[in-house]
Amino acid sequence: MNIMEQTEQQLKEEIQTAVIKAGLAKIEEIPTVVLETPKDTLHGDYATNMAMQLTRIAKKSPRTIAEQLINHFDKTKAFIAKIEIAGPGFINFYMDNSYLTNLIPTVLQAGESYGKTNIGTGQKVLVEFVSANPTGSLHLGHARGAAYGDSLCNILFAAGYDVSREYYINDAGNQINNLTKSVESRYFQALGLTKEMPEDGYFGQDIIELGKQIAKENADSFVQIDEQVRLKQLRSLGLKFELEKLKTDLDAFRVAFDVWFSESTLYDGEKIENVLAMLRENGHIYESEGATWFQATTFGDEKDRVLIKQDNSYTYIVPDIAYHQDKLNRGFEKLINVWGADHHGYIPRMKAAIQALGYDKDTLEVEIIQLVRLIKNGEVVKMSKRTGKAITMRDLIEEIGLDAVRYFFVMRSSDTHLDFDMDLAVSQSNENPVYYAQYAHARVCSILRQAEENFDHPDFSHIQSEKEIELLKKIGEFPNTVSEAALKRAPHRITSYIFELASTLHSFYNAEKVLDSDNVEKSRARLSLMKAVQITLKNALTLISVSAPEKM
RNA sequence: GUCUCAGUAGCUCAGCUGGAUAGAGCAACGGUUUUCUAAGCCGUUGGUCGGGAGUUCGAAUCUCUCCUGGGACGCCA
Repeated sequence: MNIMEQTEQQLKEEIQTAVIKAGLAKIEEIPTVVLETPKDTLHGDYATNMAMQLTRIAKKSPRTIAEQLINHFDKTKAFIAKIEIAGPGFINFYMDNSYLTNLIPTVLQAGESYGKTNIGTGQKVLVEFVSANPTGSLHLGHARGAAYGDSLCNILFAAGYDVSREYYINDAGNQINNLTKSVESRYFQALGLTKEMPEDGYFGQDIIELGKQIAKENADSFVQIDEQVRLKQLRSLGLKFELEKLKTDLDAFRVAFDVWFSESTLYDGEKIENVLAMLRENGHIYESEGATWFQATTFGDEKDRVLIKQDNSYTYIVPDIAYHQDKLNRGFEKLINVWGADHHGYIPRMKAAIQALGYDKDTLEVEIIQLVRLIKNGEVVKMSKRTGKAITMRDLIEEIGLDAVRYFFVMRSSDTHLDFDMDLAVSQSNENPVYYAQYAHARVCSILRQAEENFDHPDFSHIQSEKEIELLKKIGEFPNTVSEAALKRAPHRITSYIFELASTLHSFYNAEKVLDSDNVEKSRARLSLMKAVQITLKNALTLISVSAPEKM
């Protein structure tokens, strides 16, 4: 527990004690103590609404209750300087600054680990994200999902979860057959032969290039052999090519997965059969109209779902169920899937499946990433993977810059639509909020570079100004922000925090001077504060994989 | 039609388990550098929190209902 939490905890306990002492309520009647930080600093450092909450139990007016509470409050504890009643019955606490300056050595000592919390209690979490079909380039939507998923993992890890990043490779469905046929066609064409592209083929330039490359390396050796063998070979080459492309792109986006899970491996063992057998055993499967159905309605889905079609092949849901069973078998206690908005209708049946397998429905959590629309010249650009006209993730990085793209995509709550205005992002890249934060970091680093004296064991009594206190409070909020971002699966909480901390720093910077040869003691104290800001800012930026430059 | 996400300043969005006078950025306007990075800072203008009802000490936040927009509703994946 960090200093801020300790202080808050102590305050809460004192409030409870005061309620008892004043005889306003019995222990079991006391509502949860709510402690908040007022928006307006005139209302103190902390405030509680306890008096209002007690109105019904104590049957007195809030202000009367508040007065009785204050009379029974031990003001010598918890760094309290002053207590006041305000408004409808808020009790405002004004703190002694020393509780804040204790934060500086804490941060300096913690270094990179400042902000880490343990609310995750080591829970094993698997986060599956991106999982785009290996049949083309990653586009805008994938980029948003990648930025969100990766940042979320960083945040969960910082909050004490045992996180694993996973990519599910859909390498067993029709789209792979189309890819294979497309590669075959382009390969033949590269050799000057004709072979029609499949109707739903992949017409992108990259497949043409791949066809040429295969022709170059293998000449016509695939032409003569049996078609089935050829397709198998080309399938493997196509898949390898696509996966390498994905990994390269994701690497450039600072995203690395722990596990690349191949759908086709589900068929190798007996995972599919086993999961079907289990569902059958649990009585969630029935036969009708020549097909095999999963009784998803038992678990609140709007209709039952076909598992095995009339032609005896599986629907997509079968390997998906087997895959989730596999995740659970590997010991993960919580599965978080990051999906595009177009998949949201799929959530109930997957949750139903999880329950049919005998797990709680909340074991699976699905985070929906809303649509990204690309706006260029004031018009919505329709994207199509197959025509090759789409703006890829790679284009985005090159045109806008990696840091800005990563920041931009997690800046907003993932459940709101995002209009990505290319013209604006490119032309005003200097006004992108990421620079504001990075600039704050660079400024601090510049001061630290110029500091001549070391600042070990500073005298914190020199830290008194309003701007310094604001900075300290903001720094102190960081661990709590990390916890909340993790619990709410909301990386945008981190970008908001980054912006606020940067803003507080800029404001301080313009109001006060750090380096002052006439007052060495004060300089030393402020330098230690600057170091704490630098650490916090850098740690926060690292959570969303944005760099913290020392110079700009 | 059903489900789902959203509707907050001119634009893009925050708003934590309900709290005090609803906040930022951009845009507009006005200041600010003999001083550690002006990619900064300070100030002004700008609001029927989509409409209505309910819950209570108190609602942008919770409930219901209606309106508007995006998306999803296959023995495709």
